[in-house]
Amino acid sequence: MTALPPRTRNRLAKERRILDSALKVFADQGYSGTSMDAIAALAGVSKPTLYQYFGSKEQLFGAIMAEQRDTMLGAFEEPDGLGLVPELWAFSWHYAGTVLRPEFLSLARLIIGEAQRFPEIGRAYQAAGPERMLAGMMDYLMARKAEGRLTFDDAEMAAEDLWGLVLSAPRNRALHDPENLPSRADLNRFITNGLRVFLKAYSTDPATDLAQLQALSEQGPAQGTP
Amino acid sequence: MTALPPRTRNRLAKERRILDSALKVFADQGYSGTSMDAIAALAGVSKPTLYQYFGSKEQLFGAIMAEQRDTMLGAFEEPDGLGLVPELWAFSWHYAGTVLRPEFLSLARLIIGEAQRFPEIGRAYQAAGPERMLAGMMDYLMARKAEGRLTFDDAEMAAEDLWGLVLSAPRNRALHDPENLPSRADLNRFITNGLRVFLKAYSTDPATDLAQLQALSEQGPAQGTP
Amino acid sequence: MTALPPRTRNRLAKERRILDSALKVFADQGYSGTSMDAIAALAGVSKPTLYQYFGSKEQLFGAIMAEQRDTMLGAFEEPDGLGLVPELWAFSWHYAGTVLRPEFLSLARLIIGEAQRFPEIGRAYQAAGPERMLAGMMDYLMARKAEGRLTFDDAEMAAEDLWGLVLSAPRNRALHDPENLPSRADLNRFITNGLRVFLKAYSTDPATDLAQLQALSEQGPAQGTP
Amino acid sequence: MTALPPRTRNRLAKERRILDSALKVFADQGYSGTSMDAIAALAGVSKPTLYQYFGSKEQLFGAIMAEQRDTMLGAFEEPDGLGLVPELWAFSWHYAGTVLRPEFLSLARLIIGEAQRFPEIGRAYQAAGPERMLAGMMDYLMARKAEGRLTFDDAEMAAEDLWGLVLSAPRNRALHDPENLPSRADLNRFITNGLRVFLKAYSTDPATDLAQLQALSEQGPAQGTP
DNA sequence: TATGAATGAGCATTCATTCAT
DNA sequence: CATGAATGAATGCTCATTCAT
Repeated sequence: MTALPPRTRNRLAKERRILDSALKVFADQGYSGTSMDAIAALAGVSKPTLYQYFGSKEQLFGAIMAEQRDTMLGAFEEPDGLGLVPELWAFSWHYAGTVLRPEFLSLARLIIGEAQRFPEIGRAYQAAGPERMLAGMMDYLMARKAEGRLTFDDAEMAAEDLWGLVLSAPRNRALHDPENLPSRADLNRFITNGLRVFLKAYSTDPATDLAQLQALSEQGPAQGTP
Repeated sequence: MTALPPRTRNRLAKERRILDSALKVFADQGYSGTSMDAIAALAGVSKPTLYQYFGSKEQLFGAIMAEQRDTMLGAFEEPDGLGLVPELWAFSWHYAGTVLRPEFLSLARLIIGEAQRFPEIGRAYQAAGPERMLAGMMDYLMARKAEGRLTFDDAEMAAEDLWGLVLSAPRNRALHDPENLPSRADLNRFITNGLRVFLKAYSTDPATDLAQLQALSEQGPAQGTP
Repeated sequence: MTALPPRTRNRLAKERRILDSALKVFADQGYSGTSMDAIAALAGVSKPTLYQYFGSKEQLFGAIMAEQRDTMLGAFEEPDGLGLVPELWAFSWHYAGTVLRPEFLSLARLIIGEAQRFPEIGRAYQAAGPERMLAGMMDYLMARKAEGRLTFDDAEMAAEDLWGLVLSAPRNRALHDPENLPSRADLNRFITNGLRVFLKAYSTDPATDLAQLQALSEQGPAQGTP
Repeated sequence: MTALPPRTRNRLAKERRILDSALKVFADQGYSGTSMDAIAALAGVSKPTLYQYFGSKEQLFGAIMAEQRDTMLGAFEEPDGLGLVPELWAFSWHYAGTVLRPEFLSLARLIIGEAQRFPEIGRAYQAAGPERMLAGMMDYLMARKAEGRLTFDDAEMAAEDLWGLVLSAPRNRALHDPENLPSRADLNRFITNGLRVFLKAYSTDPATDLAQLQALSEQGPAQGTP
């Protein structure tokens, strides 16, 4: 990583300020509700600068979406060898901490709200976020199946089940009601219950696993999660 | 219900045309993207009439949302005594047929997209739709528990699980990608799998229930569902 | 011609004010140099009203040009039986009084200046103005030929010659130099000279005709011409 | 003319590129329709360079016009001793080939279109082009008069007549309708006819001259004319 | 000297809203 | 009661011009 010429550094900094401001305003007001003036004001640049950097409102919107999509890549990380139940537990909390963050929810609302006008963006986001996550989860679950810890026929469905059991309910609520994010206790309830059902359906040793889950649930969230 | 004077009938008809047109345009273009001109044109009335009937764009939006919320009430119907598994099966297909209808999805996208600007609306919709449905489902599940057909501790969680297992995945995809609605075969896969997991976790007689589910799955969707 | 409803009368009056103002501003500033604000201000209406009446700048421009084109129709009038030379004399002065009027010149400059961007308009104006005039003149000249007063082979060329001899020089100067319109005396010189050459070339009795022309020239312009 | 230092050569080359590009764009889009960006892009220089070289849009426009005016000087060349009729014939074709060239017409449209906003330019162009040409022609005609080949009182009028008879019609058409330039055959008709009228009016030996003209007309355009 | 980057002011156009009829 | 007509205030975007480098 070599030093950039000052021009370039300045340009990049301004580009960053514009992108950040635009994301904020778009997420807040929607595409049509957002004015280029508002973005320029928040970024502290003039309107022509906006246009010099991004060409048009639609292109600026596209640039943000592309960036957010890229940012989302690699969200799934292989867990760290704690054993099945702690891994699922950690994963659930980690993912909840990502997916229920206010900015993440705002972005999701924006994308959903504009999906009719910008279908490619909704599709691209789907491919870069949820589908990637799903693929990672499938790999993980198949590895556990190979070890004899889980049993299922259709790995994709198993991965979907995990997500649907653990996070769909709080996320749906949060999407509709931005001001009432689930509390830590709420999440504990959703996650514990979701994993319980998952393990009942898929574990090769449900009794042990459920006991371990119960213990984790009583300790509270995994460390390092919001 | 007595006959209305013609003036009133006329007024009601016009009100209806306005509401229908407005819903269509709002769902299509979002709140900010919708112009009162577009609504007036589609409804075939003049703009001042719009304002006479509904006061302002925001109030018109509110009126539509209130109406849609009311329309949604009672979406849950007690099933008809076919027994647990066919009832869950029928319910899943019926609900999928509601929730994945394009107009319903458009409305949901609209509400989610505007949830930041109109938080009461998102909240109200949540209370009138999903929560009501959830309550109905809880009652149903508790009745089955009382009959000894199901076993669980937390009825709310069980109801959430059913929804999360059966419909959250296709609905989420459809929200992001309006042009790729799930096919009948896709739905069959999601519903069959979701109910299988649900029964594994909650049925008091899983072996019998899963066999019955398998039979239904091979027959295809319940009759009368889209 | 029946009385119009007041709405319509009002509308027509406003339309007229807009067209007049727009013609003035366009002729003054050219198409690109004209702002809708300037037109609206001069017409005393708001900008949206402009758009309600004429849709867009380009359409407003087109409307003006169409109207001016129609106005120009019938500019050629059969002279009134004074005999060949007085008729040509009267016609020349009448036509000079039309074609060298400042507004007419401004319009011509506008059309010529925008001919590259609006080729149909230049063409349409050509067809409605000069070509129509030419056709009228051809008819007139052919009638005089039939009477034995003139002699020529190509009536179109004869008509072009008349125009080219009498008015092309002052008009060309005026097009380039709006502030120096030819004086009455200048015109007298151009017209007298042009008709003299025309008669030398085409008259069957040049001696008599030239004498008559000389007399007219000494009396000054035909009555009723500017 | 000594070698210039490279800096200066570079500067001159750049100046030239700017002037050429600007002329093209101005002629195409008119003064108001032309953006400094467009000129800079076509010239391959940056906008500040434009301003450094020419100060402002208006000054750049003035510089182009001054240059074009100078370019036009000396357009009239003494003919080469072929005798009256061939000389007039050659002159007419040569002048038609200049005045009806597309770039020349574009420039004329530009000047006429902007004559109201830039009156000095129209006036200057008039003085440098047409009037100079006219003066040359007057000298030529007076020389022929001195030789007894022509007869007239007012040399200026005779010169105007020649122009008005031969070229005003095709030029006027071309000014209004840029896409329909007159064909070679059209020009032959205009020129032959115009010279015929001129000779009838001014020649001291019309019979001989008209016969010679007829022969030239049947041979077609003078050599070396477009 | 030449330029990438920046901007205040202006452009055509559209919006939610309100009179006058 | 309903509407044609009107408008102040934006909106997305572009322009001639000028810094900072």
